[in-house]
Amino acid sequence: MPGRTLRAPSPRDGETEQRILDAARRVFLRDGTAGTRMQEIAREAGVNQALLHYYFRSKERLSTAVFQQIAGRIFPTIAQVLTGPSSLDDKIDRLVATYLDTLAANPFIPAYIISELHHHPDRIQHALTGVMGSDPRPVMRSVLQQLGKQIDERVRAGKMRDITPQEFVINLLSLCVFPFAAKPMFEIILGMDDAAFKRFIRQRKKELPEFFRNALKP
Amino acid sequence: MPGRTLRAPSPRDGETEQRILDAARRVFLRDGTAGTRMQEIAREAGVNQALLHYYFRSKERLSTAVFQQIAGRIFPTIAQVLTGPSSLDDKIDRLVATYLDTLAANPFIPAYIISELHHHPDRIQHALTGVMGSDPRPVMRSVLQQLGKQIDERVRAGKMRDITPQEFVINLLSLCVFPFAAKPMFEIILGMDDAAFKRFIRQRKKELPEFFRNALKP
DNA sequence: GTCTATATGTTGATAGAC
DNA sequence: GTCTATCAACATATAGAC
Repeated sequence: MPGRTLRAPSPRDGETEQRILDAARRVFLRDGTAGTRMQEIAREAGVNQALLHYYFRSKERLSTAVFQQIAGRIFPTIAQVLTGPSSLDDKIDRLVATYLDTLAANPFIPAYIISELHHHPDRIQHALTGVMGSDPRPVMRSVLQQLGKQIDERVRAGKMRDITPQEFVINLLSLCVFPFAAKPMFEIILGMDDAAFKRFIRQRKKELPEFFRNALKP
Repeated sequence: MPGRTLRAPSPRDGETEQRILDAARRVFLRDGTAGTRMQEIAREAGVNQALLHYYFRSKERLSTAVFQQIAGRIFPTIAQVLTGPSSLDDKIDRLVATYLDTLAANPFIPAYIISELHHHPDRIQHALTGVMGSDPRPVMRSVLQQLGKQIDERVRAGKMRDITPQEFVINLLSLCVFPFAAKPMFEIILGMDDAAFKRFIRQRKKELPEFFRNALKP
């Protein structure tokens, strides 16, 4: 085991720290940053509350680490899919598939991130910088520029109506993410139960790309 | 002044209570339910903290009153617009116009409601019942049924592709509401500042109805 | 590294004077 | 109705034993 030094009572290296981080992610996602209690994370992790501070020093740092982890998994996906060499149609398909799958598996993420965004607007900046290793804004600018070029080609070929790359992204993300963010509302005003919502999402994976493409037809 | 009894030191009837409620709405919208401090509401209202309890008994009741007030202004709009006698096209226009105007004036509402929905899923039910005077679910069922009929007509006339009334509502609301919910994110990943976002919304009021209608063309 | 015990600061809520 | 003063409960964080 390279890089491993002899130490006393730990079962496996970094295991406890990871257990705490996992528990923290579950609790922060469920209860929100302000609503989360350190004691609840300790309980969920099966350890003592003092251990949380031993590893993460403060609630502030722990919640930052959790947000960084979650944002680091979600946001790069957008950039990766939109940057790749595939066709515009293919990018739509893949963005829809990826997002609906991810969010179906983690339905609390949208509400959590939206809430975080409003109360700690600076955290995205930090999180993205941490994930990408540098200022994310020029990267995103280049992503949008590439996307814009691809859109322009199709527009000039008469196959698509004109739309800014910004609107393209906003509309596509809105249609993917909002149903999860507003799930409890739709369950009431549209009379869906949990099973109906699952069916709705499964159906949506097939239909949404076509709906979106159709919206962009000339 | 009918119904008014003689009382001592109050400037005007209900004025203080209203001031507190207004302050509470601003603070709850800004800081979220869990993040709000009663002291902060008192400060914002220019009164003492004890007065909040005198009028509303507890933070729980005050936050419920605020949510009820906000939900009571937002949700009935959907039902009203979708139920009216106007054409489907007209309903799309009006829903987009109403929502974008309302949310542009109150950009914190989406994130607040989404957060509330997840941490107090029962409150919508209560709020809507309070607003409409009875169980909102049969009302919404009837709204959807009417909308479905209107959609069916256009589908049979070959002017529109088939879509369930539920998807119709979800897609339209997603495109209207999500940009506000995720505004801080878009400002970073799309390089928008506040002014650019305002322009984007003004533009969207013109373009979104057409985008949505186009998506539904056969 | 992990625990128990405790210090320190907030926060919602009440008592009681005016 | 409105205020000041204060309580009791809770939450974050630290000290120190093992």
